[in-house]
Amino acid sequence: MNKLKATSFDIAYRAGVSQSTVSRALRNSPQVNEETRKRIQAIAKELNYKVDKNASNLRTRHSGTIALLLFEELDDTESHINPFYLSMLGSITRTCSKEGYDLLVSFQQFSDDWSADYADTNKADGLILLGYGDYLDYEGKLNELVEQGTKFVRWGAVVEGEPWLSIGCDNKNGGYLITRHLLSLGRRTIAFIGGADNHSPELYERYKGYCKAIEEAGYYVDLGLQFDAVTTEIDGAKALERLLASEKKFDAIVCASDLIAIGVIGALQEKGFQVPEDIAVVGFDDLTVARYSKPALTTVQQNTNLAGQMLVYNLLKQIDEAEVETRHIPAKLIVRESCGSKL
Amino acid sequence: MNKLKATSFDIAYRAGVSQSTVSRALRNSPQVNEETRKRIQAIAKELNYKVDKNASNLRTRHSGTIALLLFEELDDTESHINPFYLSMLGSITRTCSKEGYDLLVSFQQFSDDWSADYADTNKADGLILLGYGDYLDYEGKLNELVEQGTKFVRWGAVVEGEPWLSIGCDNKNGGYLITRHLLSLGRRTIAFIGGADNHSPELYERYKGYCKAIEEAGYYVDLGLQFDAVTTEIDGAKALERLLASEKKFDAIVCASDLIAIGVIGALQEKGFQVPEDIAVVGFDDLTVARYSKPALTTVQQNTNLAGQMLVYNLLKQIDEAEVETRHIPAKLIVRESCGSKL
DNA sequence: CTGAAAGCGCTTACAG
DNA sequence: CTGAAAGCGCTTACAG
Repeated sequence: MNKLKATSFDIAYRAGVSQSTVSRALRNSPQVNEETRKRIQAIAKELNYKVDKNASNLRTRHSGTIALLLFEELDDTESHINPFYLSMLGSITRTCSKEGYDLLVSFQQFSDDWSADYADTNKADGLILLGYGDYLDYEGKLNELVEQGTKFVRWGAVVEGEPWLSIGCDNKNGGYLITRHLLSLGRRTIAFIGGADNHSPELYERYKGYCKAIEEAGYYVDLGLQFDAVTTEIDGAKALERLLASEKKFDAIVCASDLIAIGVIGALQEKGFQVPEDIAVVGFDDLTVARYSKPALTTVQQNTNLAGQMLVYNLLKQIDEAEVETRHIPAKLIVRESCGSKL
Repeated sequence: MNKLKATSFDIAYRAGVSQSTVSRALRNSPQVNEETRKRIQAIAKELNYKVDKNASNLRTRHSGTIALLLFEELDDTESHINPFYLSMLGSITRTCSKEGYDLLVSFQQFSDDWSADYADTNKADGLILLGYGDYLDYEGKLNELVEQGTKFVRWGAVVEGEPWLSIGCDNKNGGYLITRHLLSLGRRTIAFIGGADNHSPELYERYKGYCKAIEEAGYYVDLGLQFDAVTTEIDGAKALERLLASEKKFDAIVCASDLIAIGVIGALQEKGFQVPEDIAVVGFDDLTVARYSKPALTTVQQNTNLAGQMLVYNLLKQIDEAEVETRHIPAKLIVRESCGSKL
């Protein structure tokens, strides 16, 4: 059953035409006779012939393929990928296939020398970058990509004046909306758990929105109520310990992500606090678990479907050297139970 | 910044050797002088030279790439992929990269003519197949793949005598374990929600395990207590309606998947039933949500990490024409709240 | 240890 | 509308 694959020469021989004509016919070139084309295509089908992509890609100098690089901070095999990126993957994959592109997926340890292998080796025409560890390190790598002329688009905070294309949620507005919601519910001393500096620009933006809402309501932002955490349950729980140890008073917590919020709620409940009665807790991302957590999480939704599409379309524009623009995805407040709305 | 990419000829020119020698040096051929090799590699690095994969793949006749095809039944863009497959994706991706293979990911509508494009066009050396609609239709496509000599491995029920390689969980044992657990808790009239015929062999196996446990305990299996459902929340809720409408008595439900169980529990609670006090409900898969659902789901865990590895390793063996064997992943009972253990 | 040469299977000017 | 030919950038016998 391991018969050799047919080539365009085989088709040409059977059709009694030249190999060039076969190539044209198969690509539906308008300059080939209707009848001839049909005959050739019929023979191709019969022989189960498919154009060899390696050969055509080599010739045309592009691959019709996009590479998706997912960065993970964790060093180990068991690590779970952030479900947020996973849900984006769905829409990226679908958009690619709609546009006739194939998608290579790869997880990268942040420490890897990932430069741009897929692009450099001509396996992919461009890259989509999701996730990263410390932004300040990451920036350097991004600059290398730009220098090498690699086409790419990344998901993350949209910063003015960057020499690359970023697509991101309107994080600041999201942080603003959800904090304002808490304020409207009568909460007055609101803590923030999540990084709030340039090491994690997305979370920082959310923090800025939080600050804006508080100031707008006529209060002062207490810097002592912000505690760093990366986006994991464990880090959320740890940050809560520090919040508690600080002996500050607070009646609500804005968490910079759902994962953090879930860790915080678990730790809070363990200590005997009622959420949201004693402390309201809200998240960011609207992961699937937000709906199922107990209490169900009030959070900010980022439209991952739209996000995936924009990443792909903008990358393709870039590949085609077309106009491209840095863009925000809207942030949408999703009210459930953990904020205390139903109290 | 759009300088042409360097080729092996450029390197050869600078190193003062032939292009063949460059090619050998870069592939660490032992038959090239140590010093020459180092010099060549240094120049290659300096020029940021990377071997063109299209050219080398064309020459060597293999791509170092595997394609993962994820089948979806739903026809629409918004559809969520079964999270079970998503978690498998993580381990597949990691295993591939550990083995030096790239991974193409693609969602396929079941109706597509997916035959084996990736393999036929030489973009991939083999395929991994996850998910499917109706197994009986699917079988035909699998046979086509075999006929065309395409290398592939699939996740699913392991059936004796199939002409292809399947890796699957020990579904029957899983169904057995969880039903026996319910029995040991004193539940006597246990319904089963999920397909129980050859259209969905995996669920059918789980049903067989359920039957075995019941019979082993000395009871009769009531065929009227089995209700079809595909693996979605909605279908679970609908099947529950039918169960209720049948006016049969029951004190527990074995659901063929977590998604079904979550739909069932939601519908049950809506009607005023207490889970697990009135009715115990258990699932299968151990999705992330199983931990967060309310009550937390007792279920059967399939080791997706191991599953992904086995899929990749077995496919690679097949590509290398090595011995390969159909294999089961063990099923593990995970006891949480929904079975009523803690009552 | 090294080089000249063939060839992997296409696409696409060029000429007719 | 069609064909002969060049060439994409490699790898690998073959010869030395």
